[in-house]
Amino acid sequence: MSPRQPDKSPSQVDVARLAGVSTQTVSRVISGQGSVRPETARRVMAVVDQLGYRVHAAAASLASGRTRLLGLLLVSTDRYSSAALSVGIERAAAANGYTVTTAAVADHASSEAFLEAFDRLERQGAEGVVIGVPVELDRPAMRMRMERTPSIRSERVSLADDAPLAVDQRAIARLAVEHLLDLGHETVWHVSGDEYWLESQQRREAWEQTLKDRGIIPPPVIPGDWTPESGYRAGRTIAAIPHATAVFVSSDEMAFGLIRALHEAGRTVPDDISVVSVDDIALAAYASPALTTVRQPFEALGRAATLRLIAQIEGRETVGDLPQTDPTLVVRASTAPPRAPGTTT
Amino acid sequence: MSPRQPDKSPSQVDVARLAGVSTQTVSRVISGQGSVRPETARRVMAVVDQLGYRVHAAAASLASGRTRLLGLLLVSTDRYSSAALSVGIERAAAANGYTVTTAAVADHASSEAFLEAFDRLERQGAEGVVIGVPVELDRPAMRMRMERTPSIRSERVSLADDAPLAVDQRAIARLAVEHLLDLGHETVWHVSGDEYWLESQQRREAWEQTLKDRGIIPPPVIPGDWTPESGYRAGRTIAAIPHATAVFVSSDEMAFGLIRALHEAGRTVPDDISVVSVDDIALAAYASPALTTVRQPFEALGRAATLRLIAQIEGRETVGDLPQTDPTLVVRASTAPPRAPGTTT
DNA sequence: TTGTACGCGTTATCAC
DNA sequence: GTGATAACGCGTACAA
Repeated sequence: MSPRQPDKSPSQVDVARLAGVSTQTVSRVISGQGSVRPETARRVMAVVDQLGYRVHAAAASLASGRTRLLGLLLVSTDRYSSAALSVGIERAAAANGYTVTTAAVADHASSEAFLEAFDRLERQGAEGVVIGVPVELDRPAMRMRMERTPSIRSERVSLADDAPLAVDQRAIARLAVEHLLDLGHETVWHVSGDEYWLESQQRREAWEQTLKDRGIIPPPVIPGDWTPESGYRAGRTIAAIPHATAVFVSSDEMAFGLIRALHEAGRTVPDDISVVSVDDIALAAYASPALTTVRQPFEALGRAATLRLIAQIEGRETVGDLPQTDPTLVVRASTAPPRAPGTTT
Repeated sequence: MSPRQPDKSPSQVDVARLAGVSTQTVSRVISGQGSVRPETARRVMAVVDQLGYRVHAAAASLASGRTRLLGLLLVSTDRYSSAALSVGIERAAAANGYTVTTAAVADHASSEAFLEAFDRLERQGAEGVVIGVPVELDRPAMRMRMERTPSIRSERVSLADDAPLAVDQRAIARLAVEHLLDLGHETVWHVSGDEYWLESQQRREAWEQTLKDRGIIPPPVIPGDWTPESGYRAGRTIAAIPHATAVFVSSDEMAFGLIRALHEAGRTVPDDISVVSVDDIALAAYASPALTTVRQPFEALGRAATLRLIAQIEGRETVGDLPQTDPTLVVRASTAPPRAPGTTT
């Protein structure tokens, strides 16, 4: 019918020709950079709409050197934390005109897999990378990449530039342990998350430290792996410890399993044993009993990480207000004072 | 120190010069296409490593016309389903040499927002799009886009090309309702998901149809919105209906809220009321009682959708075996025969 | 087996 | 305010 090229999408040249202007003018109209007479602009836009023209991102970025692309390095998992984090990252990126591309590595992947995923992102032209995986920062290969491509660790966001590593994780453990101690419990047991994750290690350390600070010798760690199943196994272990009255579990999901095991063993929560977990997933309030937990503001974390990253890319100080990312203790029904407060078992 | 250009990343030209070959040879070595003398290849690779050269994706795709980029259109939510779906998509894409870029729209976004997000993906050069949002397929604007860019709806995957829309969703409802009916319940109440989602509507319709097929007049739908809170509200409603003995809830998360409300009202599950939900999230087995639920194989769904999409892009019949994506009923402890089977209330 | 020339669609530079 | 023209870095076609 129409003598237009059958398949290819229209280019700037097509628009320019049809509008009777140069491609440069089209470019100016599209980007809004440089001045164009309003009437010319209108004419160009009319042709743009008519042809359904859209800029070719690859060509634009080749010419300009910019991609406005952010990489997200993620462990491929359906855990709540990853999903919530992604949401925040996506939002902040889109709000600032950036797009996000994801490189996922398998759970428990090797450092080499991280590096390879990082390379994929760089090759795609990512101008910055949000790292949502537990990489070892001291590997030279990682250091090198992070030096040439702006990167930020999602769990490491903080308002101060010189903030110590992973403030949040330590705060989480402290909040949980102190709540339990303040309730009158003599000590607090700990069910850790998967050791593969830095968060897990950091919470364990902070749990230990908080106990020591109060002059309490930490009991042995009961290992978990984030899953409810591992929480259940840990629950059976704890049920067999008669003098245990308080537990700090590193995730809500594990808490569900833990409490189930405890109840099956005839130990009620919180009457016999108090439980504090971490995350505050949507279901935390609907556990039986409702979970006392330390909320992690994942979405805010993702937003904050992204905003800082963009600021870094653009050489700016900040981009808008950084959202609040402090963990907060949400007290519900899974914690209570011990039966015989202050009494030695 | 070294007289190399200070900042810019090395290009094919740099490699070619240093290796004493043409850029074409470098290209051949990198891509593995065309034959190169092994010795030459080694020499080139040595320079590549030395310089840390990596292909510039934008330039390559501009020249070749291919991006090997897949778009993912997603509702930005931390719901389990989205996360699990993404995992499957990511995996299948990576396994076939594709990368994934995400465009998220807000929950309850307008059709215009979908279109706009779709455009973003096209502009970025996505060769295909996995649609993980409840778009209206009959909008001309959507049709047009799906025609020019291969697209697949994640919940619509099936092995047969001519499969009717959303087989899976209807199967889910049927599985749930028939299980309850076969147990001896006289009718089945339904707590729906957010009407914004097609899945929700489709399950409701299939629930209705299944009842009608058995000669039962469907009771009014109790509306939910996927959240545990809405499940809780629905539970209060149902608790007030004395003759209700069986409920089909459209998500596990709502089931948690529902059961909590039921228990608070003095109605036990499954003795007084049986509950079947949908998803089989990790916590389903750790609800009290453990949830009887229809498992949705999200990751497999994501993988299947992606494999089909890639096949479509490459004009092939298939790419490897499509994973099984049928929903399956997982019977646990939240369902039982009614107290007085066969008796009219 | 290897090299040369060109074009991909856009932006940047510098005239006009 | 607008238009030529030259990059951007790579792949393709074709020649050697």
